[in-house]
Amino acid sequence: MIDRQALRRDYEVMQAALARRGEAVVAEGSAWACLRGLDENQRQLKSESETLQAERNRVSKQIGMKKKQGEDSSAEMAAMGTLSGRVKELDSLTRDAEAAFSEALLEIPNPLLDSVPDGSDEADNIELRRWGEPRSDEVPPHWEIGAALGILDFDAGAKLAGSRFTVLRGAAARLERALMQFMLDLHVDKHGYEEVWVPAIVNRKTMTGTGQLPKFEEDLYKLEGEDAFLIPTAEVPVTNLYQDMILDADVLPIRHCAYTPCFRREAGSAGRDMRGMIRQHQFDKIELVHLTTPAQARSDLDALISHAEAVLQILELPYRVLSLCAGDVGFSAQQTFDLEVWLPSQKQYREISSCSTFGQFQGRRAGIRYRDENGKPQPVATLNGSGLAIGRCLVAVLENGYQADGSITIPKALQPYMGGMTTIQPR
RNA sequence: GGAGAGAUGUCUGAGUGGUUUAAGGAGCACGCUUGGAAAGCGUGUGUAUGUGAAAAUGUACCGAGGGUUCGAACCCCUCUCUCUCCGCCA
Repeated sequence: MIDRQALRRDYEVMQAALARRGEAVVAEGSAWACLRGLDENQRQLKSESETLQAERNRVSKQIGMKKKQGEDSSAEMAAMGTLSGRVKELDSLTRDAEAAFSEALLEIPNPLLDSVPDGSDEADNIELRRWGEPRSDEVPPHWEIGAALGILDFDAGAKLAGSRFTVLRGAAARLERALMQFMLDLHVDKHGYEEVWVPAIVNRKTMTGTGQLPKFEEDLYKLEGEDAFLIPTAEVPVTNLYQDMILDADVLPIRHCAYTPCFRREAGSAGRDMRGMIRQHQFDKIELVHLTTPAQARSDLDALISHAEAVLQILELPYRVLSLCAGDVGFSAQQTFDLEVWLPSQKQYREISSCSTFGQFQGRRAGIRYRDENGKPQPVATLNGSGLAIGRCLVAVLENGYQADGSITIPKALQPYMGGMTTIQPR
């Protein structure tokens, strides 16, 4: 959520930053275009309404005092009857105006940082650096590797639940678990994160706090008969742990890592990545979440990215780092850097982590604040990133560890978590 | 799922229609006192938003949302959450 004061103070600057996401964001009829008028309207009504309320409060108090002393107050009460009617009328108008304003406000994406490169889609993303030597020999896609080894069962997933679900067997199931354990241990023991375990179902307010709602309800699984949703990422429950709280500055930065399953309807991506387990309705992910001060957000972002990169480096999986362009940065983020892992079967890099900084956008929205040097409450800055997506990481391990005989070499760091197993052999 | 009890400020806790501007206590901050400390005493201590250069000051907020009333923390309705007991259950 953007700052209401800033809306009045820096209107043009904000508009320019928003327009970089695409002209539609600021076009006529957009929430942004209506916002200033709604703000003006709301404040005017409120000011009027408050004047009347002050009058009502004053007279009511007088009536109370007269009654106590046994004096007659019927004249005041009669006059108050009409005043009170007007107060109610105006109050209801004010509430509607307030609702209209906040509704529009929640539709406005986060203005981008200047350092976000221009561009309209993923073709315009900027590659910053590469790590590792990508193998260039022919490797079959992971669904063929997994089927041959008898460890990935897409038919079973489809039978049980539908398309975009997979059943893992044997070594793959264990590999999924090993990756989760390995990543959590790394972030907790080496990177200093506090591990949390959180609900995978959250309510509407929580979904709104991080920005998934109200705009993207069609991407979420909603529970029937309840105003609750399956989380699309641990970012939602973990960030919202501090919803409506004022934190002491000395507890910042807060750094959490969490394992959760993630659920996405993939409504807008019909036909993309239909084979294999790159794009699933349910997948596991380790998420990293930072809450910090706006001043420290930049250095926190660098740390966050390095923590995600460490996972890939230790697993010896080649990757590259991208700076997402203006058109590709998500609704709530100010700036996003993607980590893409090398998939030899596709001979391309594919997203495995997305690290974003949100400024005070989520802090304001979710009511997460800290006390600054003057003791004034200020929205915290939030950041988060995958560290990493487990399913995609499993795919990367299968393909990058693939040997000509059909077996898989397990990265050294994972072997202890695999009960000492060094390779996955055909059954 | 059933029955009951609750939800008040940083905490505790009073308040069942009108000087409540939310008592009292604790905590915290500052000051006085002291050789220093404790105790004691005094003052202050929320959030949001509006007006204002500031000092100030208006309004809202007693779980949430409605309603009754000239006036609601208090009465009525709906909902949420917590606790206790019963039932069911990993």
